Amino acid sequence: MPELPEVETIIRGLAPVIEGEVVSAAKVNRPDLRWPFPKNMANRLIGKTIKQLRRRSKYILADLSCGQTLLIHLGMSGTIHLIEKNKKNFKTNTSFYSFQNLPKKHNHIEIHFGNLIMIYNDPRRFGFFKLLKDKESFKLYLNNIGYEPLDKNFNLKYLKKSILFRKKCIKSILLDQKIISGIGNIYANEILFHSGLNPRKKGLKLKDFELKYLYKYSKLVLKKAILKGGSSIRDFRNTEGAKGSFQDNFKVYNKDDHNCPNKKCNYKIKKINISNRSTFYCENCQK
DNA sequence: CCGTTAACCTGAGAGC
DNA sequence: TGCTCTCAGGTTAACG
Repeated sequence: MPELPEVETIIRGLAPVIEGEVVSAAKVNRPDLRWPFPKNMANRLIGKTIKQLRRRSKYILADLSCGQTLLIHLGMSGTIHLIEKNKKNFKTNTSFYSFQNLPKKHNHIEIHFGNLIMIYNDPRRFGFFKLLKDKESFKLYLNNIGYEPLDKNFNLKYLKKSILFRKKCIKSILLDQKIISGIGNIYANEILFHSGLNPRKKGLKLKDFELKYLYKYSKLVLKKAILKGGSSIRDFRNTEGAKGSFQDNFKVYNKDDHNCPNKKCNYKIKKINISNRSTFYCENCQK
């Protein structure tokens, strides 16, 4: 589900609520998601304070008072919900499903902070939890992913260095977290439209000016999406229970057979398949 | 190291 | 209503 702007939205909502709180109880309802949970995870969390909530790429990082870091990836359908004990209503909600219809059978983890309960729900179970003990395990997950477009080290030089020798197409490059991180299928499509780049174009064929567009619009699109609270196509909600609105700014994603948003162009948006992901673009405006 | 493909899961929606 | 099929915001193991 979530790409960088959605994860950022979730963290901005969660941080003020759970930072500084102590885990009073924790419950794990199944042995695994994508991978087995860390051994004795629930017990290892109890008594620890959430010192800080951070984001790296699409990962949520919770720094604990014991020095360890809880790493959460939401996969395709992971959501985090906050409810108050003994109350039916959600205090806050980040939901893939609609507010009322959250299927409880996919509530895999509960972390209690006194009266507040944080629930992790994930129907497809592509998400995962890790407890990072030290710098070594930290590196394992976070050191071999590329810079994200909002990182200060993400610049034209970095783009040239990591794209200009690659034979694979630019859409696959944008989705490759080892090269550039944080971008998923929605934002890859949108960034390529704004940059005027054909998703099938090979990395090594990119001209200087095209890399400049890519640099500019990968930052711009993500920033604007964060500003709009992410994209809500199947009811993604922020922690206030409100939808994001960047879906209203989609130019091409899910717009096949629509007119190209460029008014001077009379082509229709095409849908093609690139490495098993739906890809939307205008063959006239994106060369 | 590079690039491609299949696989991991459940649920919604389309078409018959 | 119900069956089958396709698709979904992500990642990675395996292979050539």
